[in-house]
Amino acid sequence: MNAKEKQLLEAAIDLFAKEGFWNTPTSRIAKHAGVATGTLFNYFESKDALIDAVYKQLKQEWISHIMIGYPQDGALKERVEHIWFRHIDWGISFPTRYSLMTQLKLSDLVSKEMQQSQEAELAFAYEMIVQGIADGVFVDIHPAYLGKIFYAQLEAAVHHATENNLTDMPLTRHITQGFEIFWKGSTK
Amino acid sequence: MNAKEKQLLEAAIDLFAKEGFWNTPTSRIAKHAGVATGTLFNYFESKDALIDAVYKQLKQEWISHIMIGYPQDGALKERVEHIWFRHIDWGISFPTRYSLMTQLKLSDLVSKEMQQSQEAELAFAYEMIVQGIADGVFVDIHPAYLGKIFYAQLEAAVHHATENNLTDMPLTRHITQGFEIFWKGSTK
DNA sequence: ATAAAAAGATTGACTGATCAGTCATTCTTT
DNA sequence: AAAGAATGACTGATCAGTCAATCTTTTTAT
Repeated sequence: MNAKEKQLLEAAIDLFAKEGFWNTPTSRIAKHAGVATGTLFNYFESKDALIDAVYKQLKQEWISHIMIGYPQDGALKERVEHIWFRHIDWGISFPTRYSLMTQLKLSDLVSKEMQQSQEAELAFAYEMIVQGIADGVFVDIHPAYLGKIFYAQLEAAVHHATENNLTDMPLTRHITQGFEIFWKGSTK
Repeated sequence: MNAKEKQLLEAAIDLFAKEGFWNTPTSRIAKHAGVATGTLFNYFESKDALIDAVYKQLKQEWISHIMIGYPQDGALKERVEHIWFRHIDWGISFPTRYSLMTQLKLSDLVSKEMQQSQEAELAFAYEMIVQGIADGVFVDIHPAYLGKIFYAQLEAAVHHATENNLTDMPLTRHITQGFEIFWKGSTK
């Protein structure tokens, strides 16, 4: 990726997170990236395309982060726990990026194509759940619903940790406790 | 509340939910309410004030709905279960209103004053959690975090029910199962 | 190696469209 | 006849996206 393109993307992430999409004109993004307005449109066809690019970038950073050290051949619990810990770690390490990704997921600013193209990368997580249900580890439930429950609790955990500036021991305790609650609730 | 004011509020709820705040000009809200643009500003000082009013309206409808039949003197589990059922019932009965309230909560379009003025009405829920923890029913946890977990799972449940158009038995089963998962996870 | 020419990137003033909010006028109620 | 409510054309501001002009880099020719 071109240096200017990268700068523009960073500027967009920064401003979108701080001010919201609707309050950040493309002109300000360009200025924040140290570049002229016109240049933005050399790299991104439109503001919408820029938003798509931001989403893609964040989603990929997120996936790379949670996949670091993923115990491919570990037990189910170990794998689920790994994602639990890494997700929260990402959320806490990059709060603006996290909040932006959350907002983007809810808003319908991201094109359907982009949303779908990114979903594929999460197929492994879905498989994990299906497997867990089939093996009788998880309760008997629609896999998509269990996925939603998992993600919802993860968001609550990140939100709480961020809001209370948890670090070190209290943070570790919080993460562990959150996982225990999820695990106890959703396994047989 | 004046009839025209009510019409405007309804129109705003409708359009905000369908098109989003940023894509619905005040002129369209007025037209949808069968009223001139100027009239909107007779009743609401600004678009922001209208958004605040929408939020207040939805929040109050929501609270009234979940409080119907609330077993004030019932056991903890009974009370929590009641809120669980009524909340999901509201979300399914009024999907556009539900989705709008969810969006509004995330976006920072609602003024802090309005947000705070509405929080007070939920004090009883917080008390319920504190009590449950003190009594050793719930796990030992920061009450605000347990509140977030509860709400997060509730949202997941509504989302899943809406997405899959659940009704009748499957719906009842889904609601019950969701509650069981929450309860199992968060009690000792 | 050097200059000239061509290709490519950057710029920011400008355009056309949109929209929140106004207010003089008209209509309705008291 | 007076007060109050409703109207919608209008204004000023904002913003996404354009494009002719300028600047930079690469290629070609000598």
